[in-house]
Amino acid sequence: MAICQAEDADGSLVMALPLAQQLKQRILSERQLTATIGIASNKLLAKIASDHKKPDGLTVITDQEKVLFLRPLPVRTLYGVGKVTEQTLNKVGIATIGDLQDYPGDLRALVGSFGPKLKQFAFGEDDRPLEIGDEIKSISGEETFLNDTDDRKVLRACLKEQAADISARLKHKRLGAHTVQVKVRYGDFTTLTRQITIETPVTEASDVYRLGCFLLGRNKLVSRPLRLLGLGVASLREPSGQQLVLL
DNA sequence: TCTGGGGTCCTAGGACCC
DNA sequence: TCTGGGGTCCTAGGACCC
Repeated sequence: MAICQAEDADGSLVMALPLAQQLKQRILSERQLTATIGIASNKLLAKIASDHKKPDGLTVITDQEKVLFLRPLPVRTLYGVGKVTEQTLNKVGIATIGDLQDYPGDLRALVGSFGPKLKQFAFGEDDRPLEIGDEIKSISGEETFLNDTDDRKVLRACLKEQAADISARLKHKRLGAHTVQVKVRYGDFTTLTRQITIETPVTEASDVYRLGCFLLGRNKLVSRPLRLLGLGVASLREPSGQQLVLL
């Protein structure tokens, strides 16, 4: 659990401590669960603080101490640094956030446009706003088969089920999709995606299903057995109520 | 971890239009 | 007809997060 304050004054962070204690106490008495809480002035630090001293921890990172606090932590701790970026940084001798702070070169040469942001993160600076909205950007489903298969009956049934699920979720959110996407994975883990954008948004399961079949066929994706089959929709908007133009 | 599922964001290339 | 630039959209893949 991360609490982050918009104000940068360290005083307000410390003032949040009793609230955090109360929260922990309430979770314990009502749910019999421990909780770890982090308090800081932005999302990045509050998240790092909330991962600190698990379980049952309570950590405040003040603006005054943030640079020193971060120094010994591995670069992987930072938001946006996964396995690949971690390896890239490690190769030039950057292992800790302190190394990142001290790095004299241009990080863009290593991580592209993420460079400037990464440098800011290393110093505990993060101006990303808190987002409370719950806007959905895509809906998808996928299934990994027990055994690789190119059995059309099995694949059709799978696609139909996914289309029905997607359609139900679209209807529940009162949305239509302008993009339909299929995903396949073969036995050697090769993964491909193919998508199509349509002018009239789709909502009905039959339309999503048909477009999924169309994509599989058009791109000859079932030329060998599949380990995974996925179906998804994106570019979600209010449906227009018009009928889908047949392909 | 020989690899599950559902997401978001970014980037690069190509098509197309003006 | 050819060349070029710029903008936008679509597509595909990769990295990352939870």
